[in-house]
Amino acid sequence: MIQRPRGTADRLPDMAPTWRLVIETFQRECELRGFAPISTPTIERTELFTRTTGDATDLAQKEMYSFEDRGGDSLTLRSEGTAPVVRAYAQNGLHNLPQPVKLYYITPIFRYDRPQAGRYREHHQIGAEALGDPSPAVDAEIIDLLRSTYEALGIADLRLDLNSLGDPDTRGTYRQALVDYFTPRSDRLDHESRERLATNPLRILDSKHPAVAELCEGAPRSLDFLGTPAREHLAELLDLLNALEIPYTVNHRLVRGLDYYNRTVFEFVPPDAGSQSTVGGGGRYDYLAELIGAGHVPGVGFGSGIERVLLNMERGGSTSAGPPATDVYIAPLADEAVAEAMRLARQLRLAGISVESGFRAASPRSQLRRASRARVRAAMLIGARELERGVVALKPMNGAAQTEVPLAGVVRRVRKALAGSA
RNA sequence: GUGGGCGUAGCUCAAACGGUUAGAGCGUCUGGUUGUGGCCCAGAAGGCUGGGGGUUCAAGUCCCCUCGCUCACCCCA
Repeated sequence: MIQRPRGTADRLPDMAPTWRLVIETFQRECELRGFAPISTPTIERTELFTRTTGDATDLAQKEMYSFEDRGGDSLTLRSEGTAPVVRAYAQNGLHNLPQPVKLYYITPIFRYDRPQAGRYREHHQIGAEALGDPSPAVDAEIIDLLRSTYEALGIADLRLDLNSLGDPDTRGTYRQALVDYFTPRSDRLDHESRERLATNPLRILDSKHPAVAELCEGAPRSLDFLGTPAREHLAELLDLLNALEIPYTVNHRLVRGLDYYNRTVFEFVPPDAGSQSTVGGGGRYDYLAELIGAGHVPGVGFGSGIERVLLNMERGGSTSAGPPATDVYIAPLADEAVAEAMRLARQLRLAGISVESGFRAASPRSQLRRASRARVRAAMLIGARELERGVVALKPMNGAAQTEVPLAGVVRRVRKALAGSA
């Protein structure tokens, strides 16, 4: 049998309530802050991702779903949330709106990787970006938005890690300082880290290899290399977080996997950090727009994996349950009643009453069993006897007495019965 | 990309040493004499034992390959 592609998932109806809770909670938090929804294409030109995420990153090197379309263009399934939003901002002239432009999205993300707990080839992210304003207050707003969303979902125990990577003009010296530190000690680096020494020395810092991790404790810290503007930016941000009473930890080893970040980077991680620990993270990317040929557009944002949010909600036992009940199950008892049943269903639905159709004639016993299983609030039975007399049998499922209802007054009587059974 | 564990019904699991027709619970459908649900009882449907190859008189069981799931590395959300 043909099966779903590796690393993808079917989302069945029983998880819809929790999924919906996450999305609606996020939407509410966004709209409380004037963030507006945006959606961008599932496919983008491959260069959008390669030029922004960085050549040396794993994402660009081996995790993209890229293909050539029939016209010969190289396209890539969205591998990351931020670059497409920045592209859309530039392409649609959103710099003409009041700045910052505050946007949010809920979208699938595709990365070719080996599936694992909390890791999929298609996963979903909630994300937000604020474009066009370099103020540290915008960083704080973004962090507050994500933190508030988690809190509203009952996962307030995440740790906020924070760091500053400085600006491009100081990145080079910091990078060199790391090279100078690690090169004489490269015998203590693992194979991966040794390769990174040449390609992307910053990434050595978040290695989980025990010996490397120990070595990193003594490594130069990016905070010590910040230029004055970046240092002031960070100081203001920390003041704001303190004023908002948002606890944080400065983590000198936090660097993030995407190259476009500058200054602020942050991550939310669970207390008992497993391997797929990061629930959400982001940072500032003031130079990303220029990488795709747009003008200078400062920006800050985050992405958070919905599947990982769900994992953490389960951890705290805060997933909700119960599919919503339909109002009425309408049950034909004879073949001749099927048409009338469907006609009545339509009439009730026009009045805003939800109705599940029984479709096939069956015995009252079977029909009522199905009505029970469907967890409806009332069953409506139509058999030969009812057809003949122009009535239907209305039976509330809470044990109240069954009544006979003339077709003419069906909507009113059903409403009344539902009100009584609520 | 690397390494470990695991694949039997829709789900959770059985099936000594390889040995008749692969079972159970839950779920689904139907029935329990007149047209009435939940509990209970009965019956039915549902399996190429993930797929392919091999060993054997005989394979769910042993071997190889492959696909998938899973855990860790890696990476990230």
